[in-house]
Amino acid sequence: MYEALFEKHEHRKVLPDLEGAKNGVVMRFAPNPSGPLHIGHARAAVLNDAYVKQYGGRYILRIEDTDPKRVDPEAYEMVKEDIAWLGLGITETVTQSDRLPLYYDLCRQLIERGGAYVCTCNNEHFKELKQVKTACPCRDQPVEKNIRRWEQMLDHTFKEGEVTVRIKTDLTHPDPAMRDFPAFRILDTPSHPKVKAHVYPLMNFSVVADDHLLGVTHVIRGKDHIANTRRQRYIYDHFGWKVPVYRHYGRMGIEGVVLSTSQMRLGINKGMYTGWDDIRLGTLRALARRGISPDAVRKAVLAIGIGDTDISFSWDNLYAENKKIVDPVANRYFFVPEPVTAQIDGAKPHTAQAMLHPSDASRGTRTLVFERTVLLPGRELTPDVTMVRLKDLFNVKITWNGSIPAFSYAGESLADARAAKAHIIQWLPAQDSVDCTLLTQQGVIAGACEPRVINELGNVVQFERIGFVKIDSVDNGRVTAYFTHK
RNA sequence: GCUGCUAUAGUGUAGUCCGGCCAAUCAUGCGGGCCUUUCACGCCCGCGACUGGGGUUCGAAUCCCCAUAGCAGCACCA
Repeated sequence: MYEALFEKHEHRKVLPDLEGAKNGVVMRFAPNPSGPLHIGHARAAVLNDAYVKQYGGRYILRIEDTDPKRVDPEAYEMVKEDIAWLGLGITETVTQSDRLPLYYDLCRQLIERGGAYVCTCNNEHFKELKQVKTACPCRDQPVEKNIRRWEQMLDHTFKEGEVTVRIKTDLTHPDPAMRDFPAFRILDTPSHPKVKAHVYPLMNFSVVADDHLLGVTHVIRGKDHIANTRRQRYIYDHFGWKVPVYRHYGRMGIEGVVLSTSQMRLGINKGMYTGWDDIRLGTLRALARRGISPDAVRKAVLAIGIGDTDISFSWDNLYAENKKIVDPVANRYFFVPEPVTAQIDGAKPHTAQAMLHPSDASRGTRTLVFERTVLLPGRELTPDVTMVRLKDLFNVKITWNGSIPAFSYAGESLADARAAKAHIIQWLPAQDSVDCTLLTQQGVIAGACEPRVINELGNVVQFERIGFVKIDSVDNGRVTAYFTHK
């Protein structure tokens, strides 16, 4: 009784149930190896992964490389790296270019069953016939002739563009997209980087063949595949195979970035981007480089779920997830952007102890030794600022002579600084700092940071009052960091 | 043009199947406050939505119809 009441208002954090999944599932992630994975891929990859983990079962990585025009040989490796980064529970991997004989065999079977025919009609002509729901002459030719033509495809008697295997569907189907769609083609060029072939299955055929052969029970993919799902049903029906359960989620746009692999590649080639991990791109490796945790990506994507509404992915939501992960672990350091040198009059040498993490004293402190001269953030020293507190050090009075500031010691009292509403700002000892370049999506910020940051190579840290950053590289004592988020 | 899918706050999401408990959930964002030697974290308060119009009904975010908008497909891509 009470449970029922609670249930009502307790919003569920889990994905909706999948039909027929009680006894486990077999699912797949099926990227095309044309480049590294991006956020869009992560949605499919993580959603399927989450269901496999929820119900138990197998999770197949299937590399769909049946179009040599869209294969980047380097992508095979990149995809695997990206999947490892995401932490998917892949249980087995298949590559479609290894499986061409399987598809050929099934195609022959389908022709024998009368479910497909080998069409030599001109493509434009076929299109016209399709629009007016009319069969082309090849459609009704005897099975023997189709088999002969199929063999001629395989032995390369036919050349590229001369012939195509079509699935018999329903020519009167109201949706022209359903009518006798193609299943195999010949491609003479380019050659496939992994296999010698000239007859290639089209996606709708190889997908059905593999989903069936691999025992896939549930498919979650974008709604751009809705039409394909319907087309694929014809193939299942011809073979008498059991159809998996499908879910199609809506289209996802991402503010501010291009997700098209071909466009990213173009930009890289033009020199607009530094590479696939350019921090302005939406690839997983770009996110990784910026200090986004795979778990944050996973949570953000799961929060979106499998709704079929078109959505726009917001960075804010991803950053919020990432911050929850990163804030408790990131050590704090001072980074002074666009530093100006300030000599503090009247101050004796001090040694500042700043906490590595404000809510975890056990991590200890960093030591910053003040002698006489410090580096301060230039942009914050405007003539209306007459007092600041150097964090963990002391107060500083600023006297302006026109636009020239003079700095003098103004006591240790934190209460004074509070009373004066002075900002508590980060600083660095002039004699003990390292150059640090901070790269943001908006541009480059030159500055300096604590020498100890060098030891954080590869980690996400927080530059106090700036935001979280990933320490990307250290070169000759110079630090390069990437801005993650506030 | 043809076919189909969708429509809840700035963003994401719950609720829609089985109409009343929804003057609509949660997160994020934004505004304000508290805490704090960071403009981080944490805590508190607030802002903000059922695309429009008809209909059915005692009662509609939920069912029906129309409109509008967005998206997808109609490839020898996936």
